Amino acid sequence: MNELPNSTENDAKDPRVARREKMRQIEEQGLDPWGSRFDDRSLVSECRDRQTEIQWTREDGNAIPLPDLTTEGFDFRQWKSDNGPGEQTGPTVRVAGRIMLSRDKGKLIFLTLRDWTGEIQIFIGKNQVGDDGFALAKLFDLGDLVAAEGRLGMTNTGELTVFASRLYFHAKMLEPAPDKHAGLTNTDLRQRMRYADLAFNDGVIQTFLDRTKIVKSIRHTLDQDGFCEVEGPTLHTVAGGAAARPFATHHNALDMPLTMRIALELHLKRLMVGGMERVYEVGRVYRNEGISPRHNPEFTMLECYQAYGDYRSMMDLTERLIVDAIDAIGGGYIREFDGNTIDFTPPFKRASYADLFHEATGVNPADDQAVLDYAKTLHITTDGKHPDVIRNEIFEEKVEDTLTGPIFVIDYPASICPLTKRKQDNPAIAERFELFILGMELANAYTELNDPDLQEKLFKTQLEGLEEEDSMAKMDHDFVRALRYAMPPAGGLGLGIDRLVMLLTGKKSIRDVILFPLLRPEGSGS
RNA sequence: GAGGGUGUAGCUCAGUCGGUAGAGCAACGGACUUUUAAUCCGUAGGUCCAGGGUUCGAGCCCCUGCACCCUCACCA
Repeated sequence: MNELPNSTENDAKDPRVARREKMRQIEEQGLDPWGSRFDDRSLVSECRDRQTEIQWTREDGNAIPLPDLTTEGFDFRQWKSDNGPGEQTGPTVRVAGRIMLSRDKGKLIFLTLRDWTGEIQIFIGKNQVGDDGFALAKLFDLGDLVAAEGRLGMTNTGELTVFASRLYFHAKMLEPAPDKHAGLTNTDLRQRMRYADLAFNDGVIQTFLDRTKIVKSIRHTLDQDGFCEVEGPTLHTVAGGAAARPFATHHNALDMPLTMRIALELHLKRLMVGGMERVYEVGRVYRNEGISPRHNPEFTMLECYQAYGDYRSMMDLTERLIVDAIDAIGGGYIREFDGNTIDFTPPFKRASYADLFHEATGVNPADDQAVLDYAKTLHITTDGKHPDVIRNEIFEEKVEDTLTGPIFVIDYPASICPLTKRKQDNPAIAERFELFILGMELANAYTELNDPDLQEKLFKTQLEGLEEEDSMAKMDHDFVRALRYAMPPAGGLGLGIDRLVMLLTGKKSIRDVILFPLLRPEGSGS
């Protein structure tokens, strides 16, 4: 009977094969399918800014502005005949980008072209670009990088359009395009192939550009305040400054075990001893802990230290950092996150740890026995634990999740804060705050402990009920020696950049604000 | 680490009671010079995540493994 489809026929219908075949045909036309330098380029955003320059120039030489073509029921063709023969005149632009959509009408093709500032329509008419240009346009596929030169104008339906007079080819996409409407929704593929996620999914690139703006704004705010940015080491011999398990690594030539840093704190404080009175670092830290929508093994922290300040100075600074960051990306101080409304209008609320504890539990946090009894009702194991540890477990369970915020929780039990200065009139309380938003701990700051003898003692005293690796109090002899060279009284702040970006961009997963989150290797299943 | 969910065409997803594998988009051929996820006619495209089992027969049921997602734990 009929011939079964042979393999070459099947190949011709494989999108990958078809794309390579078109690449070959582009070469046959004497063009390089991998493009070259493209000068005097207009960004899409610049084209949008220039649409006011489009006019209707009549044959008598008079130019009149275009009406609002988007008005419902407006007939542009009728308007043209009413206003006398003429033509649209607009600036000539050269736009380059990726083909997102294509509407082929035979001798007329509409492209939707995207660059990193937005999308714009390209009108390609056979008579306008010539036979060669049109033959090239017929070899375009979704996802290809192309460029067009032409006049900016409006179509009959009022869409801003580049009416191409010349086409360029910049790079062939050899892989099949994702669904042109849904994009790439498979979360695994989106993270694994972030390039495709950025290129084809709406808003992804904007989120990461916003992230950049937020980080820039934070640097700007601190720089304006006289802080100086530094870079501490990421390879530590002792991973201190936070309660977390580190990654272990090894230096071959020195045959020396090393750990990746879990915090920036101890080196920045060394710099304050040295006289760098306001320092900060925006840097990656690495914690060998579980992975969740709010946890990635490597994440970005801001830590900054201000000599002669205290935790109250840090509260004001924190507020300013966040408010400035919001201003940088726009959208106002009232923001939505996962169905919740957060009001970032300063000043943020402030409440003491003890008051919040009492409010939520009805228990006086200073009454150790009452706290112990209450812990038992929550089935928290209490054996061998320091009362402050128990208190804090209750706080985490009963209070933290309820903190919509933004709210500064201030004045923590001292024994869970081994790097913090105690209140002068009450050594059981540490001068520390944490900023909570929707139950998330966004920032952590304190009046820095600068008493070397007390610091050494706190390093030595492991909290009962805590494994050493769970404790912030890991002995760092050199750090204690540094304090003996005298560190000024100071305020210090740590702020989780990824979580701030999540809150400000409305992303529920930290993996949506980290370009390349940690993944298992591809194909590890087979 | 524990529990739950998902895995089917390049992409997004259906698939009934266990009985020959489906759609839209993308691709390929054709029509169309102001379209808007263009439309219309036609064609092709499958290791149903992997391995094992039950069955006359498995995309579907059972077991094991892998990956991702969600919740919890650890943590920020």
